[in-house]
Amino acid sequence: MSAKTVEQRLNDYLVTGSKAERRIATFMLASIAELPFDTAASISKRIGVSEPTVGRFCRTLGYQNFKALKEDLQHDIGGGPWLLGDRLKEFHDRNKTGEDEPGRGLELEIASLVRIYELARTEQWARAVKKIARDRQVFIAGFQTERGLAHYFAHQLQYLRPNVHLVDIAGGNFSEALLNGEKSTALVIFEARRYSRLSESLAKSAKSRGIPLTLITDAYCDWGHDLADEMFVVRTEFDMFWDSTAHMANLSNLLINSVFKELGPQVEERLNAVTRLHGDFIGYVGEAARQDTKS
Amino acid sequence: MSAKTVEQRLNDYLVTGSKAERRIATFMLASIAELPFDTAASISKRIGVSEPTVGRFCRTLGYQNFKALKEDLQHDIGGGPWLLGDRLKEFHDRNKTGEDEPGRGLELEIASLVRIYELARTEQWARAVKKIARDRQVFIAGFQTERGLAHYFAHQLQYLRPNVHLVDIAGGNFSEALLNGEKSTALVIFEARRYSRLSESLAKSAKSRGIPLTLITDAYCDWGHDLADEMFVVRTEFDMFWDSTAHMANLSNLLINSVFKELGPQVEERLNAVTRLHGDFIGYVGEAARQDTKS
DNA sequence: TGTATTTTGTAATTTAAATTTCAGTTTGAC
DNA sequence: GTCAAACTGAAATTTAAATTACAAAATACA
Repeated sequence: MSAKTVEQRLNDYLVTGSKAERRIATFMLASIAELPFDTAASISKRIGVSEPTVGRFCRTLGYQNFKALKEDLQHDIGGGPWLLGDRLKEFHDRNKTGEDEPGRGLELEIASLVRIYELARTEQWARAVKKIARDRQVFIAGFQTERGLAHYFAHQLQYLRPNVHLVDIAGGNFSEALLNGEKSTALVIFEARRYSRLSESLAKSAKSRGIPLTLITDAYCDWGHDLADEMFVVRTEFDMFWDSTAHMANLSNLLINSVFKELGPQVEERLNAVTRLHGDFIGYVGEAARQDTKS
Repeated sequence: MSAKTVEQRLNDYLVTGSKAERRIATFMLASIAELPFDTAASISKRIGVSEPTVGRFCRTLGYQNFKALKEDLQHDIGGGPWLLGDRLKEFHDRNKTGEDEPGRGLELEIASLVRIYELARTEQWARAVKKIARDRQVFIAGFQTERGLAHYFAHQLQYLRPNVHLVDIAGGNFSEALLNGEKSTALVIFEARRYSRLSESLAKSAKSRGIPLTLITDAYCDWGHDLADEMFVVRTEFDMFWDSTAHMANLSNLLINSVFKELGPQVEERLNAVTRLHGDFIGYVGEAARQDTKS
């Protein structure tokens, strides 16, 4: 259904449409950013056409109604697909034509990525990066499904700095792991709704010990604000049969990248040392484990 | 009416509010850019509170209802771009003007996602899904950095079907793990350049035993084509200081979703059983670990 | 100009969203 | 532990939004 963006469709009707259609199209284009706050009724009143006409116009554009138009607007990346251009559009089309459709998901994932990159510019991001880069000890935690993500993050961080620990529940009481007497300790937790309670209790015991917490979670975590110093909320709903925490991995890597930048060139030495060490035991394919440092 | 912005008001209730209020506030803050497209009802459903509670909360904040809150949002978001298309554009532009520079990476990541969704429609994807869903035994492997990803994938797959094993190198020779006499065995490997040699040798020994291999890797894997039955290549270069394999997690979840669809509704029973089991041991937060099955 | 076609608005209907009432539950003070 | 106050959800009601049916107006064009 949707080869074109809302904007493009509207443009088509600026010329070819009937009088009322042109009026509606003009108005919508002029205030496209406010459309989500409007209704078919509010628009019709403002520009002096009847409400059904607005509805009909939306249908002419290919939407079921004004609400459907708004939804499309929500995921519309606009004139944006600069570098992916036709590939994305083509994909978008093919799947909106309705055959099978794992396509709404893609739009949602893109929106989530944008959000993550926005987070990376916040003040709290900078704060978290500084801690993760500089604090003497860093503990990483994640339970159930998120354990893999914690492991992934920890492993990469270990290339950049020493004293990175993956928190383990094995002992039954992980808080002891944190009770290491160090003043300068940071804790990072990967957490998602509906999974375990462990995260919350770990967070509590961290707070009681004065250990600052960076929490990576979803939009359903209602205890995070009390306990976390920084809280990064990623999207988890991508039109899949259950929530996906995969974007925590995307955030992770962006975070790792920021930590790298924070540490600066001095980190290279460690990077090489760790790479060599792994190589001794496991057998690398030969090249360095990293690319040339561009940043 | 607006001494404070919506955001500020919400922040006030993150800590002081009641449980439902905190939940609502958390959610609204996390998805403030999508709020205009929501209704009180849609929000209440997603976060598991009743519709009237959302309405009441808006009133507590000083608005007549959710709609009034949205209107205020329209005003105090004011300057900044909030439509997805505009936000993307902002990144693109800022990146061009060159001030600070995390912007190119976003475009690359989006392109990579598009590619992954394209992969999901290929014939080899369907083949891999069928095997992962139906074969008697499934082994998942990943070493070094990719071990976390393998763990992540395996853990989720375990919700959907039995006999999922994370391949462990601990014994020194994992091929024994695969030597289980089963005819119907599948192997999935997460692999990235420059890390370990283990993947290749595991793949070889799988091939010699006639075990089909699904390989998730980067563009630099030169042995995959010979040894893998299906090979999914994800992008790893996102303008970061080293390659990121995070998109393997995105692919993972799409794969899991496909497996779910392949298995059909019959899988629900297992899903609930596993969820309950985890709950018994660890203590879930109460709700089911999954959403309603839409697909 | 007259007629067929398209476009549009009015009023009634249907559908969706928000609100009220009230009863059950939780929370916190004692 | 007990009780009052505050909080929350289910069901019913009200209100707002969108759609339909149909008639009036505008337009195209012979």
